[in-house]
Amino acid sequence: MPAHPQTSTAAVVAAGRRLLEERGVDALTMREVADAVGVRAPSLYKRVRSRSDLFRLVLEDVADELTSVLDAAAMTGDPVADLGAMAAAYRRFAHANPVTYTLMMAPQAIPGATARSVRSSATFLNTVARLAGPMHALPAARTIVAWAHGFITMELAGAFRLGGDVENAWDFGLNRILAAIRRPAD
Amino acid sequence: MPAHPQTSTAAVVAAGRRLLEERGVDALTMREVADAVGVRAPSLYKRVRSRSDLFRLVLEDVADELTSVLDAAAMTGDPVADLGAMAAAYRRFAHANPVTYTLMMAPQAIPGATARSVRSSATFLNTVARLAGPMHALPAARTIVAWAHGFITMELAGAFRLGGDVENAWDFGLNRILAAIRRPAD
DNA sequence: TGGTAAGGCTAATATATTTAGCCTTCACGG
DNA sequence: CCGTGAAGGCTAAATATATTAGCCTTACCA
Repeated sequence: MPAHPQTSTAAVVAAGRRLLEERGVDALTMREVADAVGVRAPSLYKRVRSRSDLFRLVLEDVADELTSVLDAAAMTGDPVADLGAMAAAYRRFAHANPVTYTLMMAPQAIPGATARSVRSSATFLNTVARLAGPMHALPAARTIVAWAHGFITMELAGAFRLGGDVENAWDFGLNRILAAIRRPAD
Repeated sequence: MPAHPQTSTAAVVAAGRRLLEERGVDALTMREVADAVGVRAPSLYKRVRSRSDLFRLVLEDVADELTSVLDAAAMTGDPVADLGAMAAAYRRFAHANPVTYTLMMAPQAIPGATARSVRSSATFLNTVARLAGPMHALPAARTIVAWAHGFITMELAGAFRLGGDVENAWDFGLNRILAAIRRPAD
C-alpha cells in the first residue's frame, strides 16, 4: 500500500525524543516509536541503524539545541552578566529537558555529545577569558561548567534534600565562583 | 542436588557490581550474574526481587562505600586541608568506580542513593561550616559538591577535550572555590 | 510501458526477564 | 529412625524486545 515516505528520520528522532523525555528510557522501544510515527517497528530500520543509533541521534539533537540556546544567551557584553545569563539558560534548558539532558551528559551515552555542546560554544570560552584573563580561561571555564552541570544534575536527581533554598544556593554558587575567577589584578 | 545455600544475596550483589563496572550496564544480565555466582538465572530470584532490584542493591552498595571513604578522609582539623582531602578522596573513588559512580548519581537510578552519600556525611557539612560560617554552610556545601561532582562526571565522560592540564583545572577550581567560600570576615 | 528502488509489511530468530511448578537436601520433632 | 516441611536449586514456559529476511506495492523515469 505505501508508496514513498510515510515518515522520516527527523520524525522518528522527534518521536523518540518525546518518548524519552515524557516516559523515560525504558519507554523508548522500537514498537513505541513506530506507533508514534504510524508505521510498524521493522520499518524504522529504514530510518535508523538500530535502537542505540536512534538513541544517539536523539541525544545529538538535544546537544545541538543546547548549543543554540547557549550561543543566544550572551548579549550584553559584560562578562559577569553574560556568564550569569548563560548559566541561567543552561539551567533552564536542563529543567525543560531533564531526562534527555541527563542522558546526554552521561558517559556511556555519546562519545562526543558532551564535549559537543561545550566545545562549540566558543562564545563561552571567550566570555570567560574576558573575566579570568587568557592564562586562566580554560581552567576557569571548566570550573564554571563543572559547577553548573553538577548543580543541575544533583538538583534533577533530587539530591538537595537538606532543606534550604535551592535558588539561593544557585545564586550563592554562581556569584562566589564568578568572583573567584575574576583575574586578581588587571 | 543442592541443599542449602549455593550463593547469597551479598555474593549476587558483588557479582553484579563487578560485572557492571567491568563490562558496562548491558552486561548486567541475570544470566551473567548467575554464571558468576554458579547458579542458573531463575535461582537469582530467590535472592533479589528483579533485575532492577539488583541494580538498586548494587548502587546502594557503592553509595555506602563512598560514604565510608568520605568519612575517613577528614583528618587534620584544618577545614581547607580537610575539604581538599575529602574532594580528592571523592575523585579517587569515582576514578576507581567510574561506571557505578556515574550510575549512582544518575536521576533514574535510586531515589535516595545520591542524597544518601552526601546526607550521611555530617562530617562534610561541619567542615564546610567551619570555613564558611554557619549562615552559608548549606549553600557553600552545595557549591563544593556540585563542582566536584560536575568536574568528575565531565572528566569521566571525556568532556575535557580542549587540551590543557586537567589536574591543573582541578586544583584551580578547588583552590578558587575554597577561597571564595571562606567567610568574608570572622 | 516496464524496470527499479524506496519504503512499507509479515514472519521468523535470538535473547532477556520473569513466572510456574517440580525435586532434592537438610534439620528437627515424634 | 523416620517423616515432613521449607529452603533453594532446576527446567520449562510465557512474554517482551530488537533485529533480520524476504516480500509486495507504489511512484517515477527511460
